[in-house]
Amino acid sequence: MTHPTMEDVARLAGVSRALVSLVMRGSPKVSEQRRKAVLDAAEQLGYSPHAMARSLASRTSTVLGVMVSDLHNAFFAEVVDGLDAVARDEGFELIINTGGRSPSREKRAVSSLLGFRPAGLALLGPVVPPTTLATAADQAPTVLVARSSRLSTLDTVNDDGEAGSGLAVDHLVSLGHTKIAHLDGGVGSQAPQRRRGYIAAMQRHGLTPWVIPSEYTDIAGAKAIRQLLEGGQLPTALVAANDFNAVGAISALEEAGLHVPQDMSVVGYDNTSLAGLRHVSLTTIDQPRHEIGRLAGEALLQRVRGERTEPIRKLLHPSLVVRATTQARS
Amino acid sequence: MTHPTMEDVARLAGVSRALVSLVMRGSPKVSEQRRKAVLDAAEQLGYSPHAMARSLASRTSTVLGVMVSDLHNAFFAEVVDGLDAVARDEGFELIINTGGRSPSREKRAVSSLLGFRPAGLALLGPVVPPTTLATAADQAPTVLVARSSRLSTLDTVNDDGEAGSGLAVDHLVSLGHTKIAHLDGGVGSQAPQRRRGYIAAMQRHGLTPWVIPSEYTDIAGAKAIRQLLEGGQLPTALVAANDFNAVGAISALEEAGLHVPQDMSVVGYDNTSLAGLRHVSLTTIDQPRHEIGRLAGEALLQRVRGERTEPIRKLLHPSLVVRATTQARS
DNA sequence: CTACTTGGTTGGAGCGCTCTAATGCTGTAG
DNA sequence: CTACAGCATTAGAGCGCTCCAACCAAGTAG
Repeated sequence: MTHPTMEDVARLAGVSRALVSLVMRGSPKVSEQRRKAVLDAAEQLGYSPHAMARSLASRTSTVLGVMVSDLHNAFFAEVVDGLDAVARDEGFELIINTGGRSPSREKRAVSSLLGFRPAGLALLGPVVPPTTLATAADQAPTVLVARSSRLSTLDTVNDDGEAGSGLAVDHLVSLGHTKIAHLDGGVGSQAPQRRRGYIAAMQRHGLTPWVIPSEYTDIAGAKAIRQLLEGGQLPTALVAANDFNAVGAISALEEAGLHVPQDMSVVGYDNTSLAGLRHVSLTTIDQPRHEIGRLAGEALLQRVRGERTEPIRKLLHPSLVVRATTQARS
Repeated sequence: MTHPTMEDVARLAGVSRALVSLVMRGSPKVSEQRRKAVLDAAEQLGYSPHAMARSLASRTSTVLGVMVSDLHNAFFAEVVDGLDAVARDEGFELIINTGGRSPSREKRAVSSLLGFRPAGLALLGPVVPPTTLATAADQAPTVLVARSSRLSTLDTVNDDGEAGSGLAVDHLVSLGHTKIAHLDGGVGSQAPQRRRGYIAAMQRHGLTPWVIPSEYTDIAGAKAIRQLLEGGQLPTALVAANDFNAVGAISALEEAGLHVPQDMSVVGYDNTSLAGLRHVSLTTIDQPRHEIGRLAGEALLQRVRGERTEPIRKLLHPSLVVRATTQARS
């Protein structure tokens, strides 16, 4: 349990500590003979370099800190995958930390990450106040995902929620629908963008927007629909806040004896794995999650390498995935 | 971007570096006057301690390394939550790393984690060979989750898959079912345990086991059912490999005009968020995920603190969650 | 008045590594 | 035979911190 050090390896190989350091860093200016001796000694002792000591001595870091606001959200898992891919390619490694959607825990998570003096920081869906973002961006190059900011010291990468809702509306209009309602995501992140996009698209088509308050859960979706059914007036199509909300809405419709998509078309948002299940088969809007992660990683590394200091604001285009919950208006 | 050091704080506060160190570690043997001076200076400079230097100098670590084989799996997300809760309570912090279900990537992830000389290591669902586990356990106290091992140098925490399948069978038997089939999870982790538990429970009830090959996906579940329907003979109840498999099976049954639970009862496994959706409302087996994380964290910290050296093998009891896909045999 | 405490404070060594400048060693040219 | 490359190798300082032993008042007992 007590690890051998460079000194130990050097002694066993009969060389100096500096030479071992050169070998470990793959320097070309080491004779084959010595290199082999060092490698053998390291192998024999089970030596592995002490990343922290290295980072301390070299005053550089190959660590990128990632704060994930919510580990349960599969969206972030895929973003992390994208980040991981570019980081690995460029010789960086990720340390991930979770904030549990609580501002105070997130703040602690970020400063814990900062304690490692990472080369850069990626904050995925942070809910901390802007001042905390500013402080973080002050200490290390920072990129924000699924959260916008006007701060010039950091980059942002986001899904274009307005465009996504627009795609949903366009799709429904092309199927002949005109009475299209939006189930609003309330306080959920990205909800305002999605609502704005819906309203703008409706107006673009000369239709009257109809926003129904709801939330990002299936329970809320079902509840909104039950209230709607009591009211009498019904739309012929729904643009739901997200997939969960859509599934809840569909359940409530079916309980009331209505069929999807025959009586009502429904479009979700996020293209979660849920939407892809054949039992659900939900028409939805897909965010390029992996791409978002890749771009965030690239933006971050550009800053880390000092190749850029102006902020970048990436807005990625979502796409429509047509499945079985939408059809032409009958 | 260049961080102030203890030296800077000491100079500004007019004290020695050692005194700043004492303040930072909250030592009681510092006068109020000096403490305030130091704290003010630190605040003014925006100083935050360098975690790596601290760890190097103190020869201790407050970091627990967590390798998650698959970030997309919500199961692990909840286990991490449990780990996080105990770690936080005891003053440790987590650094997470992902292995993408590939042995080679997992191996790299583990040695990267080891490079930080963490106080302990938690491997969640690792797919690496036993020798890699042994090497890791040799370098730091290690706990395994969702993977068993006979190595005496590490602890394991698992869900009792045999007991879980048993619960499902008992439930169905209590509802009057006798022709109960099992959709097998194939190569999925825990699949053998679940199958064994099913077979044992059937025999315990004096019933004939009926294992149908399948896999952990909804596609596979649907496919298995379609083949079954062609065969003619049908069970009255299904114990599915997991929730996804169950949902696929249900879709295929409904496509064939059969109703769940009227014509067939179905039990899933895992109690994923999917199962809880009202649209699905699947009777299933719940693993105490958070508890698994907590226990793993506690086991790990016991080893870290040297309170125990004998291995622990925790097997947690799953529980039955009755929803709408099972009913008494008509 | 001296001998001890005691609580607060400090210098300095050292954690495992990197990096610069210096060293030794060949071989070749003058 | 000396001079000087050019290369492989090494000594030693230093990264930001902790921790030990030493130190320095100011009080307390004998």
